[in-house]
Amino acid sequence: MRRMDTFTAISDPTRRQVLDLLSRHERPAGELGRAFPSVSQPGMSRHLRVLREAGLVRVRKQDRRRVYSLHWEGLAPVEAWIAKYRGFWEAELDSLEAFLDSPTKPSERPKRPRTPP
Amino acid sequence: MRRMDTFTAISDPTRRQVLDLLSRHERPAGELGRAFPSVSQPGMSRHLRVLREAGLVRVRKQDRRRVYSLHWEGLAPVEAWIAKYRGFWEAELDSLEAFLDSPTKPSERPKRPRTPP
DNA sequence: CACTAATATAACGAATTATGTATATATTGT
DNA sequence: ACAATATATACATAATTCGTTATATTAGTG
Repeated sequence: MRRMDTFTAISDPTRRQVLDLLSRHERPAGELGRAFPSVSQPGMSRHLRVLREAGLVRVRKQDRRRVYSLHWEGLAPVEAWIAKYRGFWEAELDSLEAFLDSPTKPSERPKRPRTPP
Repeated sequence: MRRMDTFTAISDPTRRQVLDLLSRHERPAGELGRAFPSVSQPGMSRHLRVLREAGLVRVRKQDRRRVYSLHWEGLAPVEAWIAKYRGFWEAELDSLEAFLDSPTKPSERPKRPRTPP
């Protein structure tokens, strides 16, 4: 199988949930599998492989368990891409705040209500 | 074709680039198509449909053009999901700063170098 | 209305991805 | 060495996705 890029890796809801679980604390593969009863054991193993190859998780052997942990650095491409759009949110938040600040005409409302010096 | 969710919609590199183009300013479909010579006209039209159905772009008819514009609100699911991981970045930035602050062993360096009271 | 330009949809094949069953590998305990 | 547990891989197959060619739709223009 060809190596999957980060964006495709996180396009699957199960894999995103796995990452969410791992963001709390590391877990062995079996425990992750049990958290998704609708997914077979080999199915989960494959999801984990995808996440592994995309650099989103790390594995560590502990006796006969494979303990998976989040490797958040692997999300860097997504973070970098979406960061370009964060400005839109901020702009919108600003205008939302401005709106909430201005239930009336600007001339009718004090500059900073209930904020004593 | 089944309606594609946001994460799947942005899993395609061409579609991400289309969004990047639209983040600068709106453009008619044809112009977007010409920006990707490796994609046929119907191919681009389909990408645009996916983006449209995922709520990532909006269309407006202007004479015989279809002018596409970014609808950044459609990125909210991605933004919300990845926001949960932003803490990891911040934590790491903190430790990176701490590391850059500490070129020597902690015991060898003052608590707050060059910060007079 | 015929003609053209711009874009969308249909139909289809190739490539990729998803998922289950069966099997293999590895590690630990007896 | 053998059995048991935990996990991975192989293989087959179904479902999605992507891209192409051909065709339809929609809106202006003469």
